Amino acid sequence: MADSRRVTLKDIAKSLGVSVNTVSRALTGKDSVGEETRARIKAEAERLGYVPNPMARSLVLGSAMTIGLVITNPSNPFYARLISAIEHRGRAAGYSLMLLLTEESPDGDQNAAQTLLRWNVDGALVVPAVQGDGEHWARLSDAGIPLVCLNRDLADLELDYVGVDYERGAYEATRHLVASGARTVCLMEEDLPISPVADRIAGFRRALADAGLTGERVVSVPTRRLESLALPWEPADAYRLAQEIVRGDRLPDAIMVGNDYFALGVYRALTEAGLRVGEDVLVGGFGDHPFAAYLNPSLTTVALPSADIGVTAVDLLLRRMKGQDDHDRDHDRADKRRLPAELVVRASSRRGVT
Amino acid sequence: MADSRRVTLKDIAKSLGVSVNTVSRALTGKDSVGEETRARIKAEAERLGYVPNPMARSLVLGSAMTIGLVITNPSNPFYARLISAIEHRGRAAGYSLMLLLTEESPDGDQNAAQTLLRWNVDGALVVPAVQGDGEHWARLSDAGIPLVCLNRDLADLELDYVGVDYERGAYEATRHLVASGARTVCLMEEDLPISPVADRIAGFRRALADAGLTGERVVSVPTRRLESLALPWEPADAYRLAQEIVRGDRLPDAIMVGNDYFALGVYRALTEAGLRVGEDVLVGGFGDHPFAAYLNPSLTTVALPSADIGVTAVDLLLRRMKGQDDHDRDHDRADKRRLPAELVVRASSRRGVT
DNA sequence: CTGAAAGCGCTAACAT
DNA sequence: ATGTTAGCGCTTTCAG
Repeated sequence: MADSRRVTLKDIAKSLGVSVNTVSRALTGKDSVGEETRARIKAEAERLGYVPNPMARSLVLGSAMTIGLVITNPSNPFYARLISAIEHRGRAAGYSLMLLLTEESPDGDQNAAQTLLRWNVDGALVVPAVQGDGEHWARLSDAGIPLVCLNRDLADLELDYVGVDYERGAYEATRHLVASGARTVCLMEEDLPISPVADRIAGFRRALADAGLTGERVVSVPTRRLESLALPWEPADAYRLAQEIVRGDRLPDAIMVGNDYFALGVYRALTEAGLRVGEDVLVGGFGDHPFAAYLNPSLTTVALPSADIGVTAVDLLLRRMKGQDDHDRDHDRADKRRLPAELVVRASSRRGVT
Repeated sequence: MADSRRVTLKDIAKSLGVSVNTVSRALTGKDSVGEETRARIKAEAERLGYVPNPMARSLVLGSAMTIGLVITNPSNPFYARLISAIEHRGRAAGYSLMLLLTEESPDGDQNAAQTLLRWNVDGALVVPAVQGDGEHWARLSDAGIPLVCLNRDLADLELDYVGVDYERGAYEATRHLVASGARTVCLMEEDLPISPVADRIAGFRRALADAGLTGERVVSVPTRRLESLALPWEPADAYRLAQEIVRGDRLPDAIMVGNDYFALGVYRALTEAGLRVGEDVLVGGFGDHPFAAYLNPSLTTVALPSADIGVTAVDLLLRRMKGQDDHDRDHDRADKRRLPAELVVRASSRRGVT
């Protein structure tokens, strides 16, 4: 209802008997316009309820003041917080956010890249999907759209990256478990070829090596992320695998998991077997999800700087976007940053430390 | 690097010696164009790597094939899943998603409405922020942008709504607790004037009334959502309040909470007081968050149909958007739908039922 | 300081 | 079946 045609510059111009572009200049704050005229124009714009049309604007300016955000799946609290931080920071800088979800599918990934290109976004933040080589991201970047990878690094692609220092996080968590008395430590990681998993495994191994411990064990949890988005974070498989570990012949002193959700499965498997978490078997997680502190016993875990990552990534992207115009000092190498994660020690690993 | 100017219709036209318009028709699948010409044009478009410019397109067509999604905070797993479902369904229908986060602030809410208006989105799905009367949403709707409210109903605004039948969910959960032997039941709800909370309280009261029980108790958990987005879902306050309940003189037989996170706080308070969850005090939650099934004891809770809500809301919105053009049968009343929630009975409420 | 004209990329009339 | 013209709403020359 109501005449839903939007108010345009022309309407204001006509109503005031001035030219369209005087109105434009008045409203965009250009100087070359009389004080009094400007006041009249602003008043009329207000009265008519004028809102600028970004499409038209972007068509001529070439920039839509939009950044793309490509995420695999927001149900991971880590990504959810990332989204918050990014949206907030982006909006503060005047940018709107176009959200694309890939659900870990290579098609989704490709589509997202395509969509971002169509919309000619000013820049994009992307968590690359697991499959494929991410070459389309490189192409998008080459097409002149600044890109920053989030959380997952595409190491051989010379793309900016902001993520977590998972290697160090895993190293310290593992060292802590060892310091708490664990001699045999098992790591459960999702079976996904992405840098965070690889980095955590590396950190885990380094810690054990440093401690002179052999017989490390890495257990792969089959990922279900590729199947369904309904159940993206199921502790079920971790539970099953933990049961196998418990039933096996060499019960580890400690179990480290790549993800707090897995810890839930591990807790249950241990408890059902009559083992006490934090006593018989130590447990360490990753993510510091909201429930971690409230489990019984509370879960020792590595907190990820999600908000920092979001802010850092946006700022880096904005810098790249600006550097795009300044036709200088732009061709420096890819900027890869790993923000520190923080070990949060709780009851699930306290044996021996008091 | 590379000549980053985008390929346009004009480029193809020039390169082939035909008119811009023929190219447009060939590419958009209009019939009036020779088979052979079309083939040549398509090939050339492919070769040049042409991607259409939605800005230009939308400027003339009036539609940007974009829908807005306004959410208060994606860190709530319920909203995260909603986002997934909506993005998926929207993309399937060819729409891009513009994401706006309001963080429960009235300014954010207002800004979001403004931004959606500027972008002239084809429609919007919104979780209205708690404060304010939501009148700007009504205005946006009147301005000709179809709107569907998500999860929170603005009852007096004649806006479409898709949410959960919280009343019934709370009713059944409470009835279940009573059937499990609880005579005194306490409800902990977030202190927020939104329809889901009001509905759950109503359902809770009805169940107790039906059972002829008096002495119901509703405890308000002060919300922290308005303060910080860093800690949107803290069980801390629920924990504190549960402690007070435990220390009080009349320990309830059962505690019902409006949100699984609160249950975490309740679990801890009870456990620390030496009370057994599911034996001494029954506990029921809302949301069926991924951890619910893995708590010890596993949490009885009400599962919310998040994916259904997303799909239903998008479909409803698409219908409204279509009805927008057909200048008929559009002025029917607001469509308000409450999808059924499902009680999931687990160990935290099993006493007496075997 | 202001207006007139041109054009961003695309599509929808009207020609032909 | 194709080309020409016009225009979406806005900004940027270039005149006056």
